[in-house]
Amino acid sequence: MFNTDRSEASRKRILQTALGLFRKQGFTRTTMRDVASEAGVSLGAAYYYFRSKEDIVGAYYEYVQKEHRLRARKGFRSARTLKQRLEAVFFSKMDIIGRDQRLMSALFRYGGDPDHPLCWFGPETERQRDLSMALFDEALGIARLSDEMRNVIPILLWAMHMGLMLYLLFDRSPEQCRTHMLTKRSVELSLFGLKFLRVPLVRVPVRKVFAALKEAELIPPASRWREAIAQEDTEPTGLENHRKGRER
Amino acid sequence: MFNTDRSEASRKRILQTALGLFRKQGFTRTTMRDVASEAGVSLGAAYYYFRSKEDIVGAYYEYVQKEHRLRARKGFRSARTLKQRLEAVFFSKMDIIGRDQRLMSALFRYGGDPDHPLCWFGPETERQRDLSMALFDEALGIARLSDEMRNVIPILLWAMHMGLMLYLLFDRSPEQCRTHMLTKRSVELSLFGLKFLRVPLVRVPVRKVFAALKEAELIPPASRWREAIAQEDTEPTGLENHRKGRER
DNA sequence: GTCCATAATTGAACGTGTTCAATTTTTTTG
DNA sequence: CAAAAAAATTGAACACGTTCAATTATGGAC
Repeated sequence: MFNTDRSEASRKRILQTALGLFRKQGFTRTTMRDVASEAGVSLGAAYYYFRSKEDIVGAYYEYVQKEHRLRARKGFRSARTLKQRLEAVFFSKMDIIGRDQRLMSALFRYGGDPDHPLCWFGPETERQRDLSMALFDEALGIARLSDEMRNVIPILLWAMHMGLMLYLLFDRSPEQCRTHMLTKRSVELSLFGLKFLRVPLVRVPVRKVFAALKEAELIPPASRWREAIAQEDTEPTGLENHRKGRER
Repeated sequence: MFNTDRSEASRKRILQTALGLFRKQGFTRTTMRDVASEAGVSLGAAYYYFRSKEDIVGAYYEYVQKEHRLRARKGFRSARTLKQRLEAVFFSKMDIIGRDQRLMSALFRYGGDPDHPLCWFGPETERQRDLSMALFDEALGIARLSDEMRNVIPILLWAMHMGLMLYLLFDRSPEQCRTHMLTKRSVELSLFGLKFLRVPLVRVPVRKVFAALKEAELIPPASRWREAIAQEDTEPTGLENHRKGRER
């Protein structure tokens, strides 16, 4: 299955056609029949390559994640300061999804439904989350932080980036300049916060917050996301979510 | 329209039947045909009273909001400390929605879609948000706060409560004890935070955060939510979102 | 080349949310 | 009360996501 080049070409063609239509006229207004006919295949063919309409958006997000890793690391290489590293990781993401608000909002649709495969916090998206969190860990680079902080702050940065994506979704300003501004401020405040952590008086409540987050199991183990990205860096994978699983 | 008692009874019956089914078998698995037949009306009748399937969940959330106002205020009356007031406003909400995870997840579905009527941050849900924020302002009661803080902290508490609701959505622990614990911690930390605000060293970064939030227009004007709840307290309203509007 | 297994493709059919013209019931008017 | 207007109700029809049994193409074995 998915052996031949022709097959791979079909999949790509359907994917690109779909993403183009989603971008142009939105996720809801685009029908699978539209996608199939514009891609020059039958309706059934689209469902041969993608489990569902949303699965196409899932494939898009996989691309986003991979692209983010590439661009952020490129930024890391030329960055000389922590600020530049943080800017690299935040702005590269915004650059990738900047013009795809309608696509992202399709992704955010079923986020709150624990039973849905594309759920933000569900098991099926765990790997994507891990890879993303690991990238924020890389952004911190060689910053001097205690182990305790080191295992939590990447999660907080990741959460912040989720918030910024949500903000972007609603940002109708030209060139998403509002989101750009808020991202800039967020980086500044993050740096300030990191310095602030050194003040003994501040560490007390911060530890309490961390403890509460851990008690709530909101902080995944660092080992997990470190392994995830290590694995991703060795084997290229690429075609994971293909096989058709029947459940729900 | 919606003049008679019979009409009102039909609406109630359809609503209650639907909510019962949603709770029992989930939002997706319940069809409008199920709802109509179990309520003893035709499919079309259901759509006479509710614009859409989700609109039923919207009606549920209206009830939640009203009930929250009632219960929180009842709690405020017997509360002697700020801590008790905060506990009242947080726990009363959790009590109301505690057993309705599946209903809430339906509500969270289209939250991230700016074009959707039930969008969390869309214009059509603005009033609900305002009423909710105003309730968190009431919870602060006579706490000694500068005007600046007074206009922002209710929003932060509201945001925190949104986060707790999201956490609840995924909480599969018995009696939602995890959410209960996290809520308790959140109240404790909020109180700590409020005291912490008095430390001059702390006010500096807090002001910066507030400034960034305001710049991003994430802080709605206090006048608006104060007016919203004042209006709600004088006229009982009750039947606002009935008429069928055609757009999208 | 022929044959076979498997990949790829098709389109009809189904379930469900939603719409709407038509019909029945209720309320208002004279 | 009768007639007209408004409200309430109906179910057929439509659109779209999805499934699936059937069909066609492809690539390898001989």
